[in-house]
Amino acid sequence: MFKTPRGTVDILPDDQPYWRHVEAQATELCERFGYRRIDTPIFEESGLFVRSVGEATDVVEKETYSFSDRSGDSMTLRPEATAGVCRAYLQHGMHVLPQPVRLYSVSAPMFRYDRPQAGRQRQFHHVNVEAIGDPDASVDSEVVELAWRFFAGVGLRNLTLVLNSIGDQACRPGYLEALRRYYEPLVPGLCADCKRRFHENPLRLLDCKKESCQPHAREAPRSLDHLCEACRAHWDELTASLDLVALPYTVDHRLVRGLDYYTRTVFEVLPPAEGAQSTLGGGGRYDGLIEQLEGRPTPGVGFACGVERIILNMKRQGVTLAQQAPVKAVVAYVGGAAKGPALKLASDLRAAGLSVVLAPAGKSLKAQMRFAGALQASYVLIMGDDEVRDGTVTLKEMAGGEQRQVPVADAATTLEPRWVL
RNA sequence: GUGGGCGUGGCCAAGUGGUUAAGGCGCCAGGUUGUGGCCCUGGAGAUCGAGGGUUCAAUUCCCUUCGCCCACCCCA
Repeated sequence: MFKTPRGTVDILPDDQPYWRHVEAQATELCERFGYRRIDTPIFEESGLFVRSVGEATDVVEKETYSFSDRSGDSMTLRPEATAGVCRAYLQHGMHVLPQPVRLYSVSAPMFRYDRPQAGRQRQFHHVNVEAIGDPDASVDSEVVELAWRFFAGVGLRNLTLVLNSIGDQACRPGYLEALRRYYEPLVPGLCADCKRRFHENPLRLLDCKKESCQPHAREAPRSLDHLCEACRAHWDELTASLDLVALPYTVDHRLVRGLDYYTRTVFEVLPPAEGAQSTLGGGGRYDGLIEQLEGRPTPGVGFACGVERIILNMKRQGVTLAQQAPVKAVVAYVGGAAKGPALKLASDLRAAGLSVVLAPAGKSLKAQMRFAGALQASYVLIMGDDEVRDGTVTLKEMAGGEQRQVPVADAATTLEPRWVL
């Protein structure tokens, strides 16, 4: 039997209310903040991600779904949204629009070839926002605020917002150097992963979860202490702005992010239960990215969060949502002569705006009633020989049990004032 | 890629080295003529993940494999 591929899931009807809620919330909020919806392809030329996300990152190095298409071009299922949105910004000349260009996506499928576990799948979905074309810290502040409001809006509580600045091209090299100098003598005492990190990506030394490495990370040089003047000013304005709008952020000097393109601002939102896969969403500024993609130097800042993780946490926090409303009426019928009229009646009622289902064929009336009961239909309309002969239909209200005959032509209008209930 | 746990009908789930592998939910049908929800009765549905081995005999023991879950790595 065929099954969903590893790391993928079916989003079944019972779960759809969560998705709809998250999507509706995201859409409303983004548009309230002046963002406009964009959808980009779920696959792009492989080079786009190599150039943007970074060749040496895990995401690109070992997690991409890549394939050559029939013409031999290398394509990659997108592992994140920013690269594609920036590509679209360039491709469509959005630099002529008023800057920054604010764009959002909702439930955009992403793909990473990871080993699945709680809150981690190979196909997952992002809510994503990007504000491209404005270096000002007020835009960073806006994106952080939008992210924060979004989580509150979907019903999540007790979240943590962590914030940091990792500098830019001017000051990052100096910071990395300081970091290396600090860690060099410590390398022998580090865990195996950190030994590797020391060489591959020293920034990551900071967020090692190992007990033995924690003290080193805590005492490590802080990027905030190594910011150049411009980055410092940007950071100061950002924090001041967040204070103004009363966002309860926590500065975490060990916050770094996994994609190479971030500059200055980085932030994450974490759920209350610390542990694996705790990141609900994250983002930051990427002032060098567009240039990497062969555009004119253009600043940008964005945020992405995982819909699956949001829903996981909504469930953990007991957020409940109403299921899709059951069908209002079932049309049942007895005898072959009634089938046509029943089908016609169901059609007419639907045309009148009522949600209606025709009972399955070949069942006794009893079975059809059970069917209607199982669907939680409010009404059953029964069509039989008598009704066909008289041009009527028997209307039964399931809740109270009372029923009466009404002319078929009046069925819709008879129900209309009541189906609101 | 590394480590750990688990795999019994659609779902949940008991169970034993040996006749027809419990039960619950769900599904289907019936409980007299064209009527639901409760209740009652009956029914369908499992080669006990797969392959191999041990044994007179394995769902139950061993090996392998696949799958799922959890954790690491990394990230959403």
